[in-house]
Amino acid sequence: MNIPTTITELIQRANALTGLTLSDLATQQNYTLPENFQHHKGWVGQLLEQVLGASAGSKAEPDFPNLGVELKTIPLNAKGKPKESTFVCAISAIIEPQWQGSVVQKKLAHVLWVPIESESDIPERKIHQPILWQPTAEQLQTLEQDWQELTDMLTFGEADRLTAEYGEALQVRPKAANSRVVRETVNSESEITKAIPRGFYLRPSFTEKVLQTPTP
Amino acid sequence: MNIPTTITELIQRANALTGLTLSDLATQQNYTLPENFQHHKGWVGQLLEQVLGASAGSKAEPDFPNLGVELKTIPLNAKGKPKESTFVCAISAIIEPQWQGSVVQKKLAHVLWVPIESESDIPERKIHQPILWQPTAEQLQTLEQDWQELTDMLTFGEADRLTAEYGEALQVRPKAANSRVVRETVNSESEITKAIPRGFYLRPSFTEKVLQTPTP
DNA sequence: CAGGATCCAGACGTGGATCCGT
DNA sequence: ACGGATCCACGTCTGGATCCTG
Repeated sequence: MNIPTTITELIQRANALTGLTLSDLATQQNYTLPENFQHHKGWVGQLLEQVLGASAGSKAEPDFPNLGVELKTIPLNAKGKPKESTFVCAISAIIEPQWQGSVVQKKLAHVLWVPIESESDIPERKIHQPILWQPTAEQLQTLEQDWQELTDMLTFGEADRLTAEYGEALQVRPKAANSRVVRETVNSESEITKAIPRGFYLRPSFTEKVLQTPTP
Repeated sequence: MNIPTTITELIQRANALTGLTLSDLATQQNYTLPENFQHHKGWVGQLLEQVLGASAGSKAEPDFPNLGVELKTIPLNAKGKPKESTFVCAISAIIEPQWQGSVVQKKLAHVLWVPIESESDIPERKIHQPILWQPTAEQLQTLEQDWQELTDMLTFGEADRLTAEYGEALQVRPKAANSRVVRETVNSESEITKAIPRGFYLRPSFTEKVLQTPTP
């Protein structure tokens, strides 16, 4: 699929998916449905990238670079609410100095959310109405406040105490192939230490509100 | 092949290769001889890693970590002299402060050289007598002096002027998939710029002398 | 002939996320 | 339910070097 050239085109393509099943999309894209979703965790996300014409695999750029829009699939439980947290980005060894311009701020500035039924792993799960979102003033404030708190802990040598329990909307959790993976980091004493790679995630309670945010 | 546990064992294994052909070794290791050596440039080196039990592919470590020995194959022309320069290591974005402890110093501290006839690409090319080498005082001085000169140019903003022409024994040359590859580097003004990745290489005139260094 | 350009294999990192035990 | 652990795809990087023009 070629890339969408305007926001309008992107919205139209996304809306056209509403009600379709993963099976429909897989057939359309000539994708093979994996037998086992325990492996292939990113399969749905990559399918949707194809379907919508996102430039898959590119780094340090939004999924739709020309539009400045990020694509996120979001799994829904039987009640239509987010089933899982949403990975935002990895936390690099170099701590960013401020919210403005940070990777989290940029990633979440403009997001196309595609909700997908995920109560079971059957291929007939349906796509719900996608929503193109920009954070409200209130949401922005929450995100910035969380980001600042978490970043402060990373900066001021409290990285070890920083568990997933901190943050109202944004949290920090492991992000690696497994718990044996380590990477070098620089702590507040400028010493080089080893730590497990982590990332920023959005809590389901936050994305639930996102899905209810009226389109501006 | 399991790893050699002593220097003596390594020397014995290496000496046992003298006079054998690449074809012999490929058969022994169940390696397929590539049809075309223009591609598969590293094939011979990797074959020898297998043959001698080097821990292939490991990073930031000697090929024989327990022995602190590095393995290098070296191509010989019809006159029995080195046909090519020898790649030592990549130059990272962070310039090392001093010779002692530098990657070049560590890589060249103890090397097992395996000379291989390379006038043509036929599989019957023979292995010559390997030599386990440690730099002589004179060689060390040359290497350190070159390293210091080249490193100074990298440090003091003369990286652009640093061509392969500098250095008596050690030189700096491109090291990348192709000339379009760029990476971010920090120059002397702490500005971020793009430059082609480069590496340290030993000139053939130096390795020729190495092959003549008497074993201590 | 040698400086600049290039090629492959395999490890590693990043972006796509969900799994799963307490 | 949720915090910590984990899985795949794929692009990039690194280590093995030699190729190839002027």
